[in-house]
Parts: sequence; C-alpha cells; structure tokens
Amino acid sequence: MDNNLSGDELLKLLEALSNPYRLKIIAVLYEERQYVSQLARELGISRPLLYLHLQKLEDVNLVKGQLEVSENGKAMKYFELNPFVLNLNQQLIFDLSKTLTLKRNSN
Amino acid sequence: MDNNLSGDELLKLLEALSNPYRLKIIAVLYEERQYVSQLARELGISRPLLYLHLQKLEDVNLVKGQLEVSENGKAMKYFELNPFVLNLNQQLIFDLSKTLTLKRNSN
DNA sequence: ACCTCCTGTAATAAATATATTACACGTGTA
DNA sequence: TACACGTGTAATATATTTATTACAGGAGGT
Repeated sequence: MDNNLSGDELLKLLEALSNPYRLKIIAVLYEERQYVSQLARELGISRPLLYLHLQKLEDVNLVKGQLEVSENGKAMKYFELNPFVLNLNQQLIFDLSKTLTLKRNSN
Repeated sequence: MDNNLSGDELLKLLEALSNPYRLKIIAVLYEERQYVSQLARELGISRPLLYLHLQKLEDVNLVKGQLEVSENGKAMKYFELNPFVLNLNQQLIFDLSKTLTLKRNSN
C-alpha cells in the first residue's frame, strides 16, 4: 500500500478528478496561482460554476484558497495547487477496497 | 509524460474509476476472474446494474469479458482484469490537459 | 413439463452532478 | 453618483449517472 488514504478518500479523490474543468483548473494552477474571477475568464465558465468546482477540489485537498487584499484594496481570492501524487494500480484499489463504503453492503 | 494516453482518455479512465462499485469490481477481479451472475451476488447488486458498471470498465479497457460454455453446458460470461498502472500527478494532468476537450472552449 | 441458473437488454425511475440566473455587498476611481 | 471589478451564495433548471423492474431466451436436471 503506497498511500495512507482510505478507500472512501480514494473514491472522493477520483470523483474530484473526473471532470474536464477540474482537470483544467489543476493544469492552470500548476503554472501559477490565480484568483477566482480571472480563473473563470480563462476557463470560460461562470464564477458560480467555478466555485462549485473549486469547492470539490478543495474538499479533497487538491487545491487551497486564500482571501487576500490586493495593493489597490480589492479582495482577491487566490487559489493554488497542493502537491500530490498517486500511484494508481490494481493492487492499491484492492487494498483500499477494504475501507470502501458501499451503500448496500454485502462484499 | 509517463503515459501514452490523451487528456480525454485520462478523463474517461478517471470517470470509470470514480464509483464505489466499480472499484469493488476491480478489487474482486484482482483476486480471480468471475462470471457476471456470481459477481452480482458478491456485490449485492442486480445484474442489469452490474452490466452497466462492467460496460464502463470495459470501455476504458480496465476489464475484459468473454463468453464461455461451462462443463455443464451453461453459457457463462467471465470477466477478468486487464493490467494497468497510472502515476497520477500534477505534471501529468498539466501535460494531458492540452489534449482535453472542454464543451465550451476558450483557453 | 417445470424448475433452476445462466445471458442479455429495453424502458423507466430516482438520485446526483453540472450549469445558469439573479441577487447582495465592498472598494477604488472618473 | 455611477461604473468597473472583485467576492459570495441562493434558487433553479438541465443533464447525466445510477438503479430498478420487467422482459425474452437457452441449457440441464427432476
């Protein structure tokens, strides 16, 4: 087992990553941190939608946001990437499946 | 870039993996190949639903199914795991984001 | 003939995820 | 004051995914 997360956490992480905008957000933030409005423009989506995506990324700790006040006095919420790496393979899934919750049990 | 897949393929793979039953299916098949009805019983879900999940896994080549005829003459559809490994990290996502399709473009 | 156990799928319902619209509010500047 | 640009969220609509129900059909065994 190469990671210290649970099956449920793995699942949440995979869910967070399984959306094109969220992947794109990661790609953009990989180059440099950015504030919400600007990020929305770059991605071509509305701020409310972006918030939703950022939320999901933040929930699994892929991303971190902080509100700052710029020189000109404006409140800016900057987001940046948290480092992460996951070696995904069958063995890992097998191991973590033991701590994975299914709605209806059995297993 | 440690893999030869496109951004869209990566996304499909992540989507295929972001469901508890599908992870569980992988975990079960990691131990041994299994036929559909038995697999459905082990997971505690209906066959139609299992078919749906197997379909998604097969679509991204995580799994492979073949229809066989057992000794007692019954048709059995066995599924087994295809080997796979994916080193998931920010760099990879950044690289593959270039071949990732967003509904509305920009960027 | 009837029961059991298997494959396969169509039609539909229910649950979630994604996306839009419309707000409210703050600060700096013309 | 009005405008531009930022944050934040509630309410709602739309789309997609997940789940169920109800079939049809084949082969072996009693």
